[in-house]
Amino acid sequence: MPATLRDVARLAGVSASTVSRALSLPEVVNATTRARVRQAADQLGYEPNKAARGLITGRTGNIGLVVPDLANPFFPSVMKGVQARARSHDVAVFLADTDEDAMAEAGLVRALAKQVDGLILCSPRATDDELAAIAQDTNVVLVNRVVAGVPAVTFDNEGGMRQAISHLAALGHRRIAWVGGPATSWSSVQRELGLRTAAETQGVELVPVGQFAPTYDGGVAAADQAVATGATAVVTFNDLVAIGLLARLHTRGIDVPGDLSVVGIDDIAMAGMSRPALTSVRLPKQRAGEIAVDLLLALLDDPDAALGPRTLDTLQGELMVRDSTAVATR
Amino acid sequence: MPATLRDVARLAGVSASTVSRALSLPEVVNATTRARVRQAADQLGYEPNKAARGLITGRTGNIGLVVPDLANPFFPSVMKGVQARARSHDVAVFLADTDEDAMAEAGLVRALAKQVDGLILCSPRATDDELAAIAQDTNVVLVNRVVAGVPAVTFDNEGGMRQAISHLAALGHRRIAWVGGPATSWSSVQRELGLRTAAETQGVELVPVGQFAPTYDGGVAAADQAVATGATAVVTFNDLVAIGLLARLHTRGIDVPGDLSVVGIDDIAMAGMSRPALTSVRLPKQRAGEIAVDLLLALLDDPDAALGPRTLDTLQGELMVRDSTAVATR
DNA sequence: CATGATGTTGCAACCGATTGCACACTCGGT
DNA sequence: ACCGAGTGTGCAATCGGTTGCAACATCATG
Repeated sequence: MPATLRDVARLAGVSASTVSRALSLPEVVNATTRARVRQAADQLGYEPNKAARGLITGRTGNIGLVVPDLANPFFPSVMKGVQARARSHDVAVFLADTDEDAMAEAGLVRALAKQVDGLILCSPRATDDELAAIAQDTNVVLVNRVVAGVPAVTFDNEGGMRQAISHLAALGHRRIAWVGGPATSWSSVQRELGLRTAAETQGVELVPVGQFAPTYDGGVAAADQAVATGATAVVTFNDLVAIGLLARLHTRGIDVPGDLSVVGIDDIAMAGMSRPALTSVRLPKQRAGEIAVDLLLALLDDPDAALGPRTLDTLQGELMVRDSTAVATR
Repeated sequence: MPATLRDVARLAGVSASTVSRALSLPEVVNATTRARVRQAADQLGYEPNKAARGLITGRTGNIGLVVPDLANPFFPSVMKGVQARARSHDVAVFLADTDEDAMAEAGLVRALAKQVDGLILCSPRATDDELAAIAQDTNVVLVNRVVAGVPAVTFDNEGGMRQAISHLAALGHRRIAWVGGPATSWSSVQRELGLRTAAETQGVELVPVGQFAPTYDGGVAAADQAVATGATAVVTFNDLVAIGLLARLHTRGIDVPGDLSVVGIDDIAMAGMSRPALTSVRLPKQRAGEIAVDLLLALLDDPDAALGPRTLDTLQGELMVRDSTAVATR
């Protein structure tokens, strides 16, 4: 039903090849024919068939985006950035949600890989080796994960954690609990590392209370253990966990920030809406999505660019102080 | 790099056509050759190129999903359903976020339409006429919107609103404010209609307080006007608005549910996490996504099915009573 | 006026699949 | 021994584009 290259050619009275060139390499065809072709093209509302073009050029004009869980607001934010940037480059986005399942992730990546020019893997659950293998024969950009040799955009976990610790230390907290994320989460490891060094230099004590699901329920589950540490402040793997923790503390009658200060990470929209409003490290999520697209597109244009220095972009976080942190009372 | 049909053919010592048939019409090729082909195929890890197949069959095996705003948790929920169902049918999903912009929506729909077998339009902002026009030459399934002649899955707004009103009426509320959504929102209109008739039959008064953005900020903006109506309860267009409203009420020192009861719609995850936890009408969002895919796939198999009776699926909502509603004190 | 450089266009092959049609072969019946 | 039906396979066209190469026209130059 939609107009094809040949339809345009017929209407313009030229050959298909001329139409193709008039549209993609304008300088090589005579000005008057070019005009005639252009006019015929938009008279017919012609738009090239991406699949057909992709068949011969090897470029589909599509990219894939893989996220672990759409229910975590962190990912929609990144997606929004990806969407926006992709659209402005006239690139379409395939989406896949792996449901936090490493197996499903592998399958989806394989399935998607053949249909796209490149993949953006957001907080992937796969191992470093698996990711390196994928990056071998597919163009890949990682978000929130670092694997040697693979371009990535990440957040400055160390800097963010330092801000959090400094803030708490300044409020007089000396013993701070850390509610970690899943063991397979790269960023959880990074954040704990960042906290450790920050705590050390600031002279405060860091008490890890284990690993929890990166969800509201994970936070609920972690609350009691966090309290039991005797710490006067808690830093959680992400905001969702912090909000779950807040809820459990509330039902237990523990006042935040009176009895306990809580700091989240991510600064999802919900952080500003919780009660008390959550102090959190804002991560430029949308920006990360945009940069990931830029990186990927650059990689496509020049496959060797993967080795360049600009292939690891680290975005700074910013502590948003709200109402869940206050001076230590103990 | 990946193996092609001809690679398999060469390895199996047959022609390309035989390979194609062996894989898609197994019964038509001799059992022994079929086995040989199969073995060659998975020795090479062969998987057909969807684009090439689509070129000739006219079916891409991809569907498109268009949503107004990824930042509203309602949509990721629907997407999750779409994802899951699409994956189980071996269909890939293109995603587009229109940013609540009707113009962008039109453009994205047009761009996507040519790359997919069909489109799922979630709470589209376009007019009925525009949607009907799109459905004319594209396979379309609507979610949360009804347009004559276009298959759709919707929520039973009337039933949901009746439950909300009954609940509030039973608590003694006689004057209930309604915070509407955007004027272009079909579901806002439906919900107001549902509230109207429910209010009438229950003998309570409904006071509309205007139209607001379907966001947290919209709720913040609506709060004061809602209070000014003198109503003892408020129903909002969706949960995000309700939560914004809750926040503003809190800063004004108005107690919920003591001074004012609040009911949201959607029952996003956040509803259970707010303080007070929000009474809300649960809509089976994920289920809606799944059904939309089923509807679309059925439509593809039989284009005439669009006219059948099973093309309008209405999902029931369920009132989740939490802590934001209580007996009227005035 | 022959020559070559330059600019513009068309032909035809190709990307990786699917499919209508024709051909080859087997086998049972006469 | 021959014919017809029935199976199984291959040839070649096709989908909608792109691109190397050749053909042609034009024009300035020697």
